[in-house]
Amino acid sequence: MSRRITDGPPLSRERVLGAAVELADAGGIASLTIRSLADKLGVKPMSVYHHVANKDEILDGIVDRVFAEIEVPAAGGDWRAELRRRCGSARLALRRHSWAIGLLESRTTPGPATLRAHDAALGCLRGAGFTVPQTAHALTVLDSYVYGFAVQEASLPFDEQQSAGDVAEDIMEGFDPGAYPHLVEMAVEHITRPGYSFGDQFGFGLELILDGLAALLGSGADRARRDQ
Amino acid sequence: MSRRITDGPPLSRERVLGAAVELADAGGIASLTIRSLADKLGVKPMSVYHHVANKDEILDGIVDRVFAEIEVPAAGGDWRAELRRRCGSARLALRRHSWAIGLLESRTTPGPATLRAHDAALGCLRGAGFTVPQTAHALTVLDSYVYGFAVQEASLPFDEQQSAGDVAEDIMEGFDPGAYPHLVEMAVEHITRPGYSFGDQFGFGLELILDGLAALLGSGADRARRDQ
DNA sequence: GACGGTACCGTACTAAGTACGAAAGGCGGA
DNA sequence: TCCGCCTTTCGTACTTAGTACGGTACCGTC
Repeated sequence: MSRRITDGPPLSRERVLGAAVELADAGGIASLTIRSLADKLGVKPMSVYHHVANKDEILDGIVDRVFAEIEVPAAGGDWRAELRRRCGSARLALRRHSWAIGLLESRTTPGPATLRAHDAALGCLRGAGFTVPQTAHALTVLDSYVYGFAVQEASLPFDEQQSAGDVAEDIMEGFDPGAYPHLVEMAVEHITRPGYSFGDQFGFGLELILDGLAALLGSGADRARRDQ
Repeated sequence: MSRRITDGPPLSRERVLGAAVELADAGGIASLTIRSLADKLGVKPMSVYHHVANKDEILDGIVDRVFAEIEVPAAGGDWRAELRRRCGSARLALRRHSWAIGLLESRTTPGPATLRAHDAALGCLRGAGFTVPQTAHALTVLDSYVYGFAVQEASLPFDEQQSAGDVAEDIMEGFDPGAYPHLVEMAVEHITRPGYSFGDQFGFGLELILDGLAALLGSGADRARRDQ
């Protein structure tokens, strides 16, 4: 069996993970199989296993790659601006790789990029004057919001601002008309109106949460400064 | 082939979905296979297919069952109390069935319980005086928070308040000590302290968001009343 | 009492993860 | 220079999973 008949650079863990991300992006996480991965790399299936232990390690690896795309906030700057940037880039990364949020649930061994992303966010909050418990609360709220928004964005039945009305009709058909009056109101008066985009809602919630955190900081500024 | 040799009631879509939920709860979504499901039901694999079209329909069905466990808020009561109850029960349902959040990403055809849960929440907000666009924003923030909190709770490396310290050491081993100073601080000074429980953080973020929404309602009460 | 519909099952095909061992080429030491 | 070893790649095959296809038993109806 000749070694490296194929073109391009030799196989490596990095090339394997890169191709895995591209496959998942293109066809969903279900389309990422060892065989499809090997095909994309111009290699036979079992060759992949010399660079990763098993498929779980590939899944851990591509999740960490998504976290590597999140912009790292700076400690010491304007904490609201820094966290806004971090959360915005996280949301975009999770939208680019919508399979990632589904993997988060099953992966429990964070990689270096994941740890770095969390460490930097903690540092930003601590640097802003939040106490350790406040920082824990703050990051939990922010990350919950970002992850949950990504979940909802990923489970939207339509791709982009494509006809939301058609989709609504598809869902409603077969159900008792009038059974969900408030959903109908929302669809008719808001979602199907031109210019509506689910993604536009992200900023609203983010600012609401940042406002709440800022209030926390103001009311406990003295104790926060001592803890810092 | 004799019909219904086995004990118990005959097979049905409801029995199939119920057994599927139990299997997923017990061993994770990966342990839910047609064969394991058939075993649990005391039946051969292909018999299941007389009650559901395919496995995807099973997955859609068990997600809807989880939504059916969410308490429905009443419109007209104290909206904060109603939504607190709804979000709390949603979080508990998602913790009981931690596989559900991973499925949300891939399921795009909501079932009746899902639609009912959303409709009731919308009705509660509209009844409280929020305008249609405000209601959309409010529910998006709340659901994002609940879903995202569930994601984080599901991806905790430890089961319950079991030794978080051991887990932290496992993760850190093999990494440059001092590479993640704020994570270490958080672990040492907060997470590994007795009495810490991630789940306790849920209330903090929920009240923060409800406060933000209440402020929204207060500042635009006149227009809200007109829209109602 | 034959007849068709419903519920269940046996068999088998396809796809995916991966264990096992073989082969091909490079490399260090004698 | 030669030789044996190490790394990388591959061929084969085993196991598990989803499910297509057709068969068979029980039930109610005419």
